[in-house]
Amino acid sequence: MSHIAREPVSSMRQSSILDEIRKTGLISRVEIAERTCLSRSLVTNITAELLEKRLIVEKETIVSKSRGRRRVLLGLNPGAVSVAGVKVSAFQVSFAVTDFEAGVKSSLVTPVRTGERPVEFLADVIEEGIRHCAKTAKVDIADIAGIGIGIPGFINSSTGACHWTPLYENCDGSLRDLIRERFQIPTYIENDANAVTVAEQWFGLGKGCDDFIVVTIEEGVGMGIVLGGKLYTGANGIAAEFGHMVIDPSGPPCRCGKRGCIESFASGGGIMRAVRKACAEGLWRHDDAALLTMPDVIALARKGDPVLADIFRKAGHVLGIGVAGLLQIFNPAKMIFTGEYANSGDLLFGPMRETVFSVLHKAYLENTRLELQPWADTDWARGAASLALQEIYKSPVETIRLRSERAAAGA
Amino acid sequence: MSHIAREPVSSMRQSSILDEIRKTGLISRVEIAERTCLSRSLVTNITAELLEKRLIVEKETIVSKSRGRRRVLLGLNPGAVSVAGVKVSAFQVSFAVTDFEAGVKSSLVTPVRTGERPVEFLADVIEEGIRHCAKTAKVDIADIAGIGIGIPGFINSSTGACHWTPLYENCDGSLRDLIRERFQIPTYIENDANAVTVAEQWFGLGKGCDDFIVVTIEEGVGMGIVLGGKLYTGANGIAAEFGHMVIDPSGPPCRCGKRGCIESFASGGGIMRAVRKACAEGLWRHDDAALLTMPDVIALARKGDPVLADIFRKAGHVLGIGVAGLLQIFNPAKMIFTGEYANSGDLLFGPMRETVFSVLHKAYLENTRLELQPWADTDWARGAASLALQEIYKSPVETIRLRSERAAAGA
DNA sequence: TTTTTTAGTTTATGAGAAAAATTAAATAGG
DNA sequence: CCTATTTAATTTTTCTCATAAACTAAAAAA
Repeated sequence: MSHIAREPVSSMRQSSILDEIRKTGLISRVEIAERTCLSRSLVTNITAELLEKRLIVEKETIVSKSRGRRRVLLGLNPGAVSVAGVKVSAFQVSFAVTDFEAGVKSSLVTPVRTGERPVEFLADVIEEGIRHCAKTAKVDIADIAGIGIGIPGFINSSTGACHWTPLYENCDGSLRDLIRERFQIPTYIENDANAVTVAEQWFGLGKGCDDFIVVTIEEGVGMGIVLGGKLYTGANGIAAEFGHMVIDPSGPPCRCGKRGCIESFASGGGIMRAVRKACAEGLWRHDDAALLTMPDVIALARKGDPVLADIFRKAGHVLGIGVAGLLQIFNPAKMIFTGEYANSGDLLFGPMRETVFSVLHKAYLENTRLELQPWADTDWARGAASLALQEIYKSPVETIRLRSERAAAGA
Repeated sequence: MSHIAREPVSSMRQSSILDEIRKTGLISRVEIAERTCLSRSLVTNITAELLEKRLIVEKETIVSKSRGRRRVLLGLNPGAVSVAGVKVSAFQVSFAVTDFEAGVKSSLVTPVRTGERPVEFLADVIEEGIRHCAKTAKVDIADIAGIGIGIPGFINSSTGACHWTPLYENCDGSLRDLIRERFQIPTYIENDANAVTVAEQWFGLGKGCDDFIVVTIEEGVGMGIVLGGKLYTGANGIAAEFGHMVIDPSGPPCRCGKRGCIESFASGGGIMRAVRKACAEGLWRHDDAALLTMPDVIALARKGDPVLADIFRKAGHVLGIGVAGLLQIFNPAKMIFTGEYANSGDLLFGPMRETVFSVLHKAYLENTRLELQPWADTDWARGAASLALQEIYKSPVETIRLRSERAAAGA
């Protein structure tokens, strides 16, 4: 509120115009001027700088309906920047190298039991993975403009500190700093769900929306919040835990120690637990019940298995109660559902929608859209990569400067 | 994000310096310059304008420990501005006229069954009340710089529209516009809990804190959210409903139609319902059980009645589960508890704290303070008044200009 | 006293954005 | 085909506004 940002104004202007181009895809100078309330002359100057730095390019002109000189459309130059993204999970580390528009140029999954080895070892794995991925994408390591890391747990992205993670007993060493030192490339770390949220904000369904919530359905249930165009992370940087909101104090025990958390019903873990329970109780049987995975269960339920459908219905209902709570608290413009098991689609989200609509006053849904974002395998790592992209969009000049300095030092 | 505010820069600077003075109470020019990162010369110029407009005054100088010219402390001039606040409830309308620091200069309560009469009648009551209150405070109506109205329900403060209120069946006419027309004075309307939140932000425990949550315990349970120094109201302006988050789907029915909402346990209404139930079941007896009010119950519980203490304990526990959910979602810097029945103090908040501490990971409480703000009778109306004050702080020049224009027109 | 230190003010300068003027590129119409 | 008109984009000029630097004011220390 009180403190006025003291970063150079020119950088801010570049960033806001670059933002406009990213959000719209293709846009003319005139329209940028209208949208940003800047003068046309200023837009000309700033776009000239961005063009000179090759961050944007002039594309075709608009075939106008009226007479007059045609508007020249400006678009991002995807090849201008490459970044790397790393997602750390319990049993694997996944990687992606993306372009300036978060397009995945190469990806990689390395199986590794992360928790059983020291952090240094994880750093080795990550270094190896990034180098390999960059090579596949035919990008020189020195041309990687930033590295983003997504990891479950309570992460303070500004300090890089990890307050807690399910992967390690204690997590004192800063993984971010380890990687930053190895590559001498700007490196960022965030909670994994927050990273996916940033990806949605910049390159997904949240594009152009300044207030929305992302709910991820995976092994657990995650959440990310964007308010006023910024990822909301709270006082300690650990905001937006949704999976462990208590919905039913007499519900099943959750891995967090409480009972009846949303996650204990509506996550991959919760659903698998319900399936195993149904097996144990003889309500449901399957030849390879012990080896069954969540995608299997989704496939079987889709084929019409009534017991499984019922499990999904119950899970969707609980999720709906939680989502209704969120909608009442935030009244967001948009709510995006995604995550590894978002592909269960209407099995889960149908009943969720029903519950939400039956429970809430209609005013809460009038300007709020619930949207489903299909999940791709590389989305975790892509989300992490978008952490780095975010920073580049915030100060494009700085990034270019840094890179050319590194190139000079290397030469 | 993209749009850059186009209001005059000078007004913005005045506002930010005025903010600094309000937040600190007394502050020297040097310190303002340091805090706002503005040059001393600019601070001199802007404070000169504010002094000329009599919005601030030079107070005593600091008795310094070192040598050199002493710093002159600047403070608000409380008498510079008067505003009126109106809180509309089901059975009464309360009023306050306050000074520039939200100090209550006069107050009034008018009993009236608001819901049984048309909105026009309510407007009559409000006009009468404001005129009376202004007279008591010895303030000329023409000197009232703004009017704020607080009312329960879903209110869109920018349009003035009321999407729903428990007071009226339908609520099409804009109460705000009615009052604005009668007085020709800038008038603002907000949800009542949000109004109290604004009062906390500007003149209460939220002063100087940009991210906090207010929870009000009254007949219901209300909430207000301040994020990034701004009241958060969501896409429809109806955000921050907390009382109707479901904690226990098998709990008691709530007036909203659902079961087991927080409000059905932890509000004045919920507690009184539990007391009556205890009476009916013969667990508790009292001579005038039928006439018992919430303050009576609080007094009896304080004296050590075990059954009542137990009811408060249960209510506090449910509140704690809800609060823990909020803390996980927002991880705010501060959480402020207030409202008519906040005076029940540790009866309710003791058990609440216990639950919160037992349920949450310690990281959530490290930088978060739970604070209790004692409640005064005039706080509803004062909260409403602060809606108007808020606008004045945002554009002080405009306000002064408007008022002198009105004075000129009247003369 | 005089010197030193810090607060606050005035003046001079410079950055940066917009307005105005100009150039570029298109269409419509004769 | 040429000219007028329209709209886009650019260049030049102007102006606003914040800062830096110089200066004045007021205090304590020497």
